[in-house]
Amino acid sequence: MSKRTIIRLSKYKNALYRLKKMGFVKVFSDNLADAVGVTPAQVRKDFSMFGISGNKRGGYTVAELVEKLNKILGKDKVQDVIVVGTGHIGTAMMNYRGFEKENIRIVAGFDIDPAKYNADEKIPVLQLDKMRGYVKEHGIRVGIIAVPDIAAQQVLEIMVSAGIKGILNFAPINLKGEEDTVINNVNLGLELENIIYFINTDKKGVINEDTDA
Amino acid sequence: MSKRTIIRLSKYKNALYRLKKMGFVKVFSDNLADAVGVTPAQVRKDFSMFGISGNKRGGYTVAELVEKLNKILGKDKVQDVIVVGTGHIGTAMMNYRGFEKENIRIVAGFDIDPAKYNADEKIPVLQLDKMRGYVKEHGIRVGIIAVPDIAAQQVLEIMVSAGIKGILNFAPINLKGEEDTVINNVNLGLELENIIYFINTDKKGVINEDTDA
DNA sequence: TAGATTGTTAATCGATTAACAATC
DNA sequence: TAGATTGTTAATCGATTAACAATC
Repeated sequence: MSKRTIIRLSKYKNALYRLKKMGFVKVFSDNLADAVGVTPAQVRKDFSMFGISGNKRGGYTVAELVEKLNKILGKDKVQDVIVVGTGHIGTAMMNYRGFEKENIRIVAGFDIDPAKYNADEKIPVLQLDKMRGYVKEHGIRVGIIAVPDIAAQQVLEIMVSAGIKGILNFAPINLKGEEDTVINNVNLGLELENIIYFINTDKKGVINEDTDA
Repeated sequence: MSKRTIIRLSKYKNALYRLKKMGFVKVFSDNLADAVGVTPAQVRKDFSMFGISGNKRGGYTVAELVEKLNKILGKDKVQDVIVVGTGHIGTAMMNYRGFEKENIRIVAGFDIDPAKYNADEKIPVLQLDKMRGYVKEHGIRVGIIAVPDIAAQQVLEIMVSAGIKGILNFAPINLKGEEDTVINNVNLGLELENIIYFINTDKKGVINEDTDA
């Protein structure tokens, strides 16, 4: 399954929350397509790939659809996540509102700088040395890397050796991992450079991923 | 030109900086392909689309190539950028190292919270009310939105009406703009959700954009 | 020259969209 | 029933890759 498909699934899910709040009980592929900015055919295709079916005449039931999407996206159980590097980006992730309602829980931060340590906060910041043990002990499977590029590959290796399977990397370097590790590199500098290219060129409009970014 | 192509161009440029530092004077499409993780054919195709040519037998001259890429990417002149919303993500962008050497300059932050104002810093944080005037006066063309989702569309409209052409949006909502506005939506929550899907599924490996988000 | 690499064309691959039979 | 919407197949579109003639 491609990343793009999964991103769309997440977007459908987010759109459905909004539609639900607006009182919708049923939706048609048209509604979702409008909300997310794709074609109705795309919506139906995406659903059919995951065996989600609606009613030939009555569309899809919002509540059912949300539940199915959440199941597929693994959002039916809480996912614990650690953050390594508690600079601005790391802290931003630790304080990100909205993770909670998505069943994502940031459980700890790690840093090499002793000045950052604070074991008493709701989300404790611990010594980097402790990361390995913490991950093993708590069975953490997802980590966020928000350290300088120079340290990123090394942090990755510690994470992976401790058992982490999925990594969101903000260090401006393309991390490479083993076959069974999922790495999602997000390079904020590139995203900005990209915009600069497009405003200096005739090509305009929304340049959303891909993003596959 | 697709976003993916431009992102690759930026990656070639970054790789070339590293290769230059390592003493390379010439590179072959093979070297760049390895560095960026694409095929050599992709590299040559990308270059040929922008009229960049090498030597049939001697590859490409690093210094020349860097210069040509920077020209295409609009990095030959300084680009001034403002940030709206000085929470964690906004602050992270204001403090992002490496923008300077990319000729990107964050010139001001804006916030609605008076507690954030600080006109004396190197990068001043000003009242949101002042944003419109500031953008017009300084001819700013690029802005970063790092406000809560509820405020994002409104901030976008002020930005656009003041003359901003390109926007990097971190608010978790798909912003829509006019034909001649470039909007790049980066949704950090979706990126993390994505990883969670893939670690709970057989599909593994690097799931770089698309980037796509 | 012989060998290696570019630049480009054609083939392939994958993702999106159009279209329409099935059916509620 | 008539009309509307799904689910899926086939067509299209775009991007990547293979292959190779040109040539340094």
